[in-house]
Amino acid sequence: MVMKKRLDNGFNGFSNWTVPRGPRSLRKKVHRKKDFEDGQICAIELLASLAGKLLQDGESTACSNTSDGDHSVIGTNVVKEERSSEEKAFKVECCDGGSSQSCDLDLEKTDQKQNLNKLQYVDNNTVLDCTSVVVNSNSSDEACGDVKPVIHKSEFEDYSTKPEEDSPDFLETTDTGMNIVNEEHEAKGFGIGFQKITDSHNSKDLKKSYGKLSTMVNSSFKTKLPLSTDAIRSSFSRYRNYLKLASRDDDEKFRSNKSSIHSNTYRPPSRIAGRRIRKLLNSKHWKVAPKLKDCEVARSESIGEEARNPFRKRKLYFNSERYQDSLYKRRRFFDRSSMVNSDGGMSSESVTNSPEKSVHIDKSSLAAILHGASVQPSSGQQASFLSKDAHVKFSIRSFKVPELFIDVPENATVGSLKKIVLEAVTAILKDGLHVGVLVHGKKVRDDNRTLLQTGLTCKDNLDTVGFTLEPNLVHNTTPALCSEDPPQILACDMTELPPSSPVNPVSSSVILDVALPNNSLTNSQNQDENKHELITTSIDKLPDNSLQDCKALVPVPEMTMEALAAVPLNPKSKRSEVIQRRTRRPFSVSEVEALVQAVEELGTGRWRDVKFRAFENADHRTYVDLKDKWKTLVHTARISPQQRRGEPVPQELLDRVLAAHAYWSQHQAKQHGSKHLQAGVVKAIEGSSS
DNA sequence: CTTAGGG
DNA sequence: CCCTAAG
Repeated sequence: MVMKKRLDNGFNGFSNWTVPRGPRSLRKKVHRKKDFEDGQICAIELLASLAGKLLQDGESTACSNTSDGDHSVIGTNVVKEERSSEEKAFKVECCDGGSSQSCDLDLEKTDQKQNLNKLQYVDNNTVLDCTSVVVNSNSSDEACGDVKPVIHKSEFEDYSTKPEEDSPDFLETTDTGMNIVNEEHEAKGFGIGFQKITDSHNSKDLKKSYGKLSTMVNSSFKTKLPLSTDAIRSSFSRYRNYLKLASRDDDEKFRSNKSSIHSNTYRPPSRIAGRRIRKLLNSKHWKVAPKLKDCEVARSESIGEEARNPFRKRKLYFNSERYQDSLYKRRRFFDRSSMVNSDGGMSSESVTNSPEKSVHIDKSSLAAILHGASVQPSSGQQASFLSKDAHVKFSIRSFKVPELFIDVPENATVGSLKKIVLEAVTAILKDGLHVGVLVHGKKVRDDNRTLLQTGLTCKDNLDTVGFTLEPNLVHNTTPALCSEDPPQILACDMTELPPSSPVNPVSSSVILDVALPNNSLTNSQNQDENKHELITTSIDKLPDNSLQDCKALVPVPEMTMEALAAVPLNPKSKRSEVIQRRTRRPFSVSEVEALVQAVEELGTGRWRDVKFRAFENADHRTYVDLKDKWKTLVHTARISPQQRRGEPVPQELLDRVLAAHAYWSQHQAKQHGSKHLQAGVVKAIEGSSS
């Protein structure tokens, strides 16, 4: 219980401070005492012991500077309240946190080389995790310290340099309680540098006084936070190669892979240990990365449809899904973007799955015409802003390649298509790009306006700012331009374009003018007050580096903690690009058939069983999906055929649905599986349908 | 993790 | 489909 106490202390401190809280669903878990305690404690013990060993080993090496900062001291204090052997371990970690980066690296090396042997009871993964933990801790702590400005960058670099770090995904707790996620994996996967900083919950107070308190908080976290992410990272990196190879197929396939891989590769020596760690991971997330939702911490590409189950997600990543997922999400992102520009006929949903669709081949359009460029803050957080005093920093994560409308004959070769596309892209670049700035979806024209005047200060609408890349075909920057300019879509950072946005411009060029102002493509929600006072101007210069590649740029690595802190988080806005919902996959008649069949046999209260029975191999259908489908089926069956939409379901099936539904409603779906019951259902069904 | 429901 | 509350 000592541990518990300690935890409590830590948490209390935390809560007083910033109470990052995860989605309720997640939070809920945290409160499950049993799980919580067990997981935490066990994991902590494990960590503690590991940490202890690491300390011993590393003491002589890099970690000697255990207490160089306030934070470390504080951390120690916090720990002091406890009096168990674990205490030391914790201290260690805290101390580690205080150590310098170089320390991190050294430590890691050391660990891998030396400690590995000593910690035999843990498998390599675990060891790595620990190591990573240390590293992360450092980062976190540094954040606490005064090195902020550099920290982020440093981390970035560190990770990049690590040979194995392919897709580190780490969370950070900053002084202000912000969480940052860097998604290099994504970047690498695409060959694009990509850095993501997710939000921040900044609270001035905190900001000012992140000192001990924050430190303390961090300290308490240390043990938890890093592990999860690092664990992932390490394990992922380990199998990265393999994963990559195995992650090309479609969802189902790779899911399968992941499963198998997971079971084979990432498995701590002892199951129990694994479980503990897992639990730890989970709970950890709740606390450390609270606000996953809001902060989109791991969310970006990491948390997808399984966001609700962090661990699961992790698992996926361990097994390569991460990579895959990134691609997938990115694809979706693009698709959605293009949707906005498209002349219609494209719905995000329909496009979602095919990356190729990013390039529109519109037969009706003129050949290879570049309609416009659009920039989208990828993953919502594309533009991260930092405002420190008079400075506002914009971090443009990437620019979306302007949508291209290409007209090619059906018999054109892929090669020719590529060429055309290349030419189109090249043309854009060659002609020069013009950067547009949008605030609240409205183009800002007045170049002389200051950011302050424009409202682009930290607490103002940074999250409503968007940049667009416009082909400089039409040179100018005149006001009129707005309407003439090739379309620019901008995607304001945080929000995503409403899928079903009313905007339905025939030509993209019109989109902006018409659509944005009124129904924002992006931040409609935020438009509220400032709508009327939008200012326009254009900035001709953006971080060039970012513009160069149309593909996606990755500029501004310099996010600092402060930046984060400064970044106002608009609770309302959702950086959806990353959060995208799963692609819609209408049930086919055969699927419905299978579902009906299964429900007839199992009843309506055993979706998991139904899943296994009828959709065992359809990983994209979760039991929740099935349940939902059933729900809709019942509804569908009750409404008139005229009101039904989508692929028509045979009336026969609908009848069965109603019958089964009625039957199981009556029987409360109690003990089932018995044949007679099943027979009863069938019988009842038959009766009803005839 | 599953269920059950609301959105 | 998503999100949550509840087992």
